[in-house]
Amino acid sequence: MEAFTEKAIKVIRNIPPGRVMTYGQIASHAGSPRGARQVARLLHSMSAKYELPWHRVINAQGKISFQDTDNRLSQTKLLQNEGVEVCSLGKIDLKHYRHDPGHDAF
DNA sequence: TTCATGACCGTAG
DNA sequence: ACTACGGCCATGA
Repeated sequence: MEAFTEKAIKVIRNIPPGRVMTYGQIASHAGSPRGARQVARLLHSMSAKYELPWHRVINAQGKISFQDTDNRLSQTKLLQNEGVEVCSLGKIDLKHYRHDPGHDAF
């Protein structure tokens, strides 16, 4: 496993409830600004094995990346449960809910 | 090692 | 606003 992957996992686990991060953000903080896809990949792989807050990770457009209706609804539900306002289309206000590790929002 | 793939991102029409 | 294309890089066969 690459160091990048481990860092990405740490960053993801560091996301506080009620906040979200984009793949690109996580990748950037993990050391690879262009490694957004690897973040997605590790989430897909690790979420089932580790306890990662995968639902707090969304794409740069502030929307849920899932294509499967089931998982999409699950993520929406979880986020709403944490106090994040999610539109019917899976739209989220990044300006309001984006978590910045350096800013220490928690 | 090489090839193909992916819960992405940014730019262009 | 939405669709299409190319680039990115770790992972698995």
